[in-house]
Amino acid sequence: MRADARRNRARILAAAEEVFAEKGEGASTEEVASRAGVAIGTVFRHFPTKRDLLAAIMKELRARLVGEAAALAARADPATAFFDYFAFLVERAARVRTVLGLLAAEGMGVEPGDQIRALQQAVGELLAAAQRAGAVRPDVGIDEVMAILTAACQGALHGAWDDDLRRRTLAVVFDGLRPRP
Amino acid sequence: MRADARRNRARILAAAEEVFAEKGEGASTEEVASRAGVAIGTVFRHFPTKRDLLAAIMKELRARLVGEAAALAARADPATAFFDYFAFLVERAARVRTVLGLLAAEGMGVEPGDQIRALQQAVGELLAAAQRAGAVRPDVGIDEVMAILTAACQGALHGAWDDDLRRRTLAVVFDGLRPRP
Amino acid sequence: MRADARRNRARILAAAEEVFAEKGEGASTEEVASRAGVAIGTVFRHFPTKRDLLAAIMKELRARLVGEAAALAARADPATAFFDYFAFLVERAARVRTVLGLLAAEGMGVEPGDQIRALQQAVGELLAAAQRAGAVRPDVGIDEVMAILTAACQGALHGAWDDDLRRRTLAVVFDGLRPRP
Amino acid sequence: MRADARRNRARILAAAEEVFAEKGEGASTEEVASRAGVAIGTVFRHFPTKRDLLAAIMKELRARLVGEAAALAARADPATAFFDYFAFLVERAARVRTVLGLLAAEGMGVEPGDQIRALQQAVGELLAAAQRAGAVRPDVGIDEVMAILTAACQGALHGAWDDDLRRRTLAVVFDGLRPRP
DNA sequence: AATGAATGAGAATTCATTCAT
DNA sequence: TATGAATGAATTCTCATTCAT
Repeated sequence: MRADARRNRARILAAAEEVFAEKGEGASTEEVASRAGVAIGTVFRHFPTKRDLLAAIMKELRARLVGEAAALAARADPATAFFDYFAFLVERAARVRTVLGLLAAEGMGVEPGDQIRALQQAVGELLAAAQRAGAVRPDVGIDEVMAILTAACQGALHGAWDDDLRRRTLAVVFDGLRPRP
Repeated sequence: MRADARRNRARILAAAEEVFAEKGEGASTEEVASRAGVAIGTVFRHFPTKRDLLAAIMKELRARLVGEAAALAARADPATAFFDYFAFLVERAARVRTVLGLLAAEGMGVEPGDQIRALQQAVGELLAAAQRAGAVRPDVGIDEVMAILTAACQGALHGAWDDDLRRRTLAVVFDGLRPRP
Repeated sequence: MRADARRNRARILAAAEEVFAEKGEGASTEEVASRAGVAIGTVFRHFPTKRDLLAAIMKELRARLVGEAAALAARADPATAFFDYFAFLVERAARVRTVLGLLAAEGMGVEPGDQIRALQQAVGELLAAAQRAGAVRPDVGIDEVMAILTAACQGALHGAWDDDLRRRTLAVVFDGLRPRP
Repeated sequence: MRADARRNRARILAAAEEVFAEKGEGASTEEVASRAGVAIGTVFRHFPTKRDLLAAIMKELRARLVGEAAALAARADPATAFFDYFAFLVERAARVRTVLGLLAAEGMGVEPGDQIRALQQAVGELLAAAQRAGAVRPDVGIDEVMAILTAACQGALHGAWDDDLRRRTLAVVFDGLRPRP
C-alpha cells in the first residue's frame, strides 16, 4: 500500500472512531469521509461496506484494549489488576461508544463472536488470577463478569456518569464481586 | 376531543409501544400507523413529530412502572420489595426496549429529565424502606442504585441475557448492595 | 385508490414506458419520475423497486399485444393473420424496446416466464391456424417460430431497420416458413 | 511504443474481450484491468475512454472474423461456404457478446459504420459466390442478409438457444434464402 | 510508462413530514 | 378529523475518469 493510501486509511479510521463514538452506528459514511477530509469514494475503496468500516474500528480497538489487559497483567498485583481493568474499560466506554460494540451482541452492526472472545479471554485471565489471589469470590464465572462489565459500560456511556458517580457505582459492583468476609 | 379521536390516540400509543419495543426507535412511523390501523396522517395529527410520539409512550410506560412500584411497596416485605422491583425492571427491559428510554439519557430520542425523576422517586422509596429494614447497606445512594439499575437494564437488553445469566448476574449485583456482614 | 393517485400511477407508467422504450432498462428511475412530473418518492410508493416498475410495464404491454393477437385471430384470414402478427410485433419492437422484454430471456431485468408464455400461446394459436390453412409448413414448431420472431425483433430494434429493409427481411424469413411448393 | 507497452496493450485487449463477452458492456473497466494483470491507470493510458476500449476490441474481432470468411471462401464449396459462415457467426455470437457489437448499431456503445462494412463485404463475397453457384436465391441483397444474420446472432445470444434450437431455427432461415424450386 | 489511490457524480431506496382530498 | 398520496433530503454503494507517486 502506498504511503498516501496508508495515511488516508488511518485518517478514515480515526475519523470513523470519532464519528461513531459520538453518534453511534447510525452516523453516515459521508460524515466520516468529510471529517477525514477525503471523498466518499475513498472511504468505500478502503472499506467496501459500512459494516467493514465498523469492523475495522472494532479490530483496532480490541487490539488496543487487549494490549492494555496484557500490560496490566504483567506489571500489576493480581488482586487489583482485575478491578483496575474493569474500571478502565468502563471509563473508556463512557467516552467511546465503540467499546460497546466489542461487548454487546448488538450495536455497531458487527457480529461480535471473535471480537468478544479475545476480550473475554483477556478479562478471564485477569479474573482467574484475582480469584487465585483471593480478591474475587471463587463462585462467579466469566459469563456473569462479562455481563456485569458490559452493563456497566453501557450504563456509563448512555447514562453519562460523571467520575464520582462512576466511582461509587463501581464500588458497589466490586463489593458484590469480592468474597464475603 | 371527539370520542373517535381519543380512541385513535390510544390505539396509536399501543401500537407504537409494541413497535418500538420490538424494533427500537429506528422503526418507521408508517409501521406504527399500520399496526394501529390508522393512516399515517392520523399519527402526525396526534403527535406532530416522531419525538412527540416517543415521549408520549414514555409517559405511559412510566406511569405503569411507577404504579407497579407503589403496588409492591404496599403489599410486599420492604426487605425484598426493592430487590424484586429491581429484578422486575431488568426483566422487562430485556423484552421491552422502551423501558430504557425511561432510564437512560439516550435511547428513544427523548430527553429524560422528568421521565427519570418520577421513576427515581419510586425506586428511592423502595430503597429507603429496604435500608430501614437493614436489607440494603445504608451507604449507597439513589444515584448509584439508579446507575446500576440502568446499566443492568441495558445489559439485559443489548446483551440478550437468558434467564439463568440474568439471575446469576443480579445475584452478584445484589450482594454488592447488601450490608457487609 | 384515490383519483390523483390513479392519475399519477398512470402517468408514471406512461413515462416509464417511454423512457425504457427509448433507453432500455438502464434508464434511471429519477428520469422516469421527472418525465412523469412527480417526485422520486412517488415512483417508489407506486412501485417499490425498479424491477416492479419494469414488471408492471411488461404486464401492460403484454396484455395489449396479446389482445392484438386475439383481435387478429378473430377477424383475419388464418393464412395471413400469423404473418401479419409477426410483422406487427417486429415493427413495434423496432420502436419500443420493452417489447423485447416479453420475448427475450434477458433484457428489462424481469424474469420472463409467465410473460413469455402468454405471448407464446397467442403466437402458437395463430401459427396452428396458419398451418391448418396450409400457409405455414407443418414441420416447424412454436420454439423455432418464437426464436425467429425474437431474433427479428431484436434485429429490428438494435439494427434500426427502416421500413423497406424490414419488409425485405421478413419476406425472406416468411418464405422460409412457408411450405415448399 | 515500448515493448512492454505493446505487450500490455495486447493483454488488456484479450482481457477486455473475455470480460465483455461474459458480462456485456456493463462490466467494469476495473475488472478488465485486474483480469489483464495491470492497473486501472494502464488501461486508461492505452484507451482513454471505455468506448475506445470497446472500439478496439471490435476492430480486433472483426479482423479475425473477416479472416475466417476469407479462409472459408478459399477452401470450401461456394454453395455451402455462405451457409457455413452464417452458422459459424451465429454460433460464435451465442458465446461471445462482442460479436454483436460488430453487427448491431447498438450494443457495446460503439458506432459500427466502418466496423460493419468490412464484415459486410466479407459476407457479401460469400453470398455472391453462393448465388452464382445457385445455392442462394438471386433476389436477396446483402442488406437483408446482414439484417437476418444480425437478428439471428442477437437471438442466439439473448435467447440462449441450445444447439438443437439453433439448428432448427437456421434450417428455416436458410430455406428462406434458398431458391424456390 | 505504470501504478493504484482519489475523486465525485449518479443510482436505488427509505422515511419523516406535509397537504390535497 | 381522517386519509393516504406526495415530497424530497439523506443514505449506501458503484464506476468512469483523473492525478500524484
